[in-house]
Amino acid sequence: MSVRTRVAPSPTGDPHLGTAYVALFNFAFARQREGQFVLRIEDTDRARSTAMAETAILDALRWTGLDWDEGPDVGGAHGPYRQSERLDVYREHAEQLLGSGAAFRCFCTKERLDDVRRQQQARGETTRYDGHCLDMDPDEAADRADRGEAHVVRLNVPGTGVCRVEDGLRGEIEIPWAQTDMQVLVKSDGFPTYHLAVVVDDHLMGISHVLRGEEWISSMPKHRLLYDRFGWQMPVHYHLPLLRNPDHSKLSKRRNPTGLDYYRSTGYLPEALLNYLALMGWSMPDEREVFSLTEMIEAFDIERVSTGGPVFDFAKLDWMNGQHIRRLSPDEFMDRVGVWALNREALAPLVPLVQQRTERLSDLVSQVDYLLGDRRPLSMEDFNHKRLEPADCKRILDHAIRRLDDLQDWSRDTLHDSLRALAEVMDIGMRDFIAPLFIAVSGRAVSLPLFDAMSYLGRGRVRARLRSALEALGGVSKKEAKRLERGYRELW
RNA sequence: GUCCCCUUCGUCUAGAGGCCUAGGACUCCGGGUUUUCAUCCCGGCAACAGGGGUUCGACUCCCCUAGGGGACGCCA
Repeated sequence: MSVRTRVAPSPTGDPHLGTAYVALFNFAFARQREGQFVLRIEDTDRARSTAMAETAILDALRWTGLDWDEGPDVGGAHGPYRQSERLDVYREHAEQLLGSGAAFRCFCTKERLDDVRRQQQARGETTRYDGHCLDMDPDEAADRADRGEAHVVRLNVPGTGVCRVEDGLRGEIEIPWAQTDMQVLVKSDGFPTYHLAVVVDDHLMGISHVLRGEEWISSMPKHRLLYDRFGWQMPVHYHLPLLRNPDHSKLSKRRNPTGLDYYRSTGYLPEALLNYLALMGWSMPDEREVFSLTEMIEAFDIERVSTGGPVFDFAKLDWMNGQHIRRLSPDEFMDRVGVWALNREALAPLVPLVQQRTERLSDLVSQVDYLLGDRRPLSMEDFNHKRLEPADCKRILDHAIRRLDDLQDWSRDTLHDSLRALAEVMDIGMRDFIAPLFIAVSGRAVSLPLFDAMSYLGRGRVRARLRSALEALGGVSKKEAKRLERGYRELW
């Protein structure tokens, strides 16, 4: 049987480092075994999935140098590869589960569920559906559903005993069934949840090995049960360790740049990033550290993946990037600089900002240095302002970060409108409000228009600069962060 | 809180019972090459979480404790 792996990102936000990480291992595994690697879009969250995010993910993944044999953009024999286009498939399978009693319809209200959850929490139990609708007569339930009554379909999970599952890296894992929720499989909008869709699709798409993040281990019983109820063989599962922040918590954008766009625009070579990512939990048999994707494929062995959660270390990434840059020939180097930013397409958004302000072409470089390159390091003094105290600056920066994180669209006008609204609710004049942001983004008193600059820099770099500005202001303690968060929430 | 996973230098890791006086890489600190800087080269600091077993012998196997992480959504 041929090896088939997949990566299944959800188009709900910016392309994430973690996606590239998981994709890399799936890719290397499949290629090593001369199998196929599939890209599937898991857009079952109607509220949050966007076509824009999907495009961005495909684009970012292409940038890394990974490619896939089947996917929404390249097609394949097991399509469609977008879950929103497979609703009939899920409906059919849900019916099958309903028919065999493996699943049941649930009409409970959100209020009741919240209530049950609260009580369980108070008793110190794992929260779990209490089985309220489990004993309802299936015909009656079907009737009510036919009459259009809102409901979901839940998985019928046993209340006792233990579930044994196998992880390729960890061996056998036992999880009590009582810990496993009677998971919603079909939402009231008719869309499947991840759990139903992933099992159905992995099976139908012939996925032989699942390499995914460790956060899925606790969902294995649900998946195990679904495979059993369908009478399917479960693929071999390998749970990769989670990338960590320096404090060992799960890598998060609040603490570190996690967007692939950040690494791309900051000038990391994709092959260096992949090389570094490969070292997160995996090593070459000969302990070589600098290698190409091709070399990785040749040597890849899933058994050599370690289970401890690796801390993402920027210092080592930088070193790695330097290694790859120095190995380029002068010609390649010039080409790469061009591909990075010095090309017509990338420079175009800068033209309207810069041309009017230019007398000699050499003026250009100093005007855009902070856009193409890093912004200078900041200190407390940079935030001296006639009407704003450092504490005010902190509030502005913190709230701006929160506001910006909620933004769907990253155009200049949206940025402007959104931050103006924030200034208003904070009751700070726009002129003053802008000042600390100017410094944080550009590191200068005089610079190109703020919102254009932010739009050009992109989310990842802007967030990183605002965060670093916050650090320059003395940082934010845990306690302070809580207070700021509350303050922000109370504004709206 | 409940359940699950994890645990070798600050960080990434090698190590599949004797080869370990625990190796490599990043960072840091010294030194050398170099007009400066960087590169490059050489050297140094630095770890088997703790406690019990098993064994002639444990970093390696088992148990307990501690610590860290994850999951507990009509998100994935």
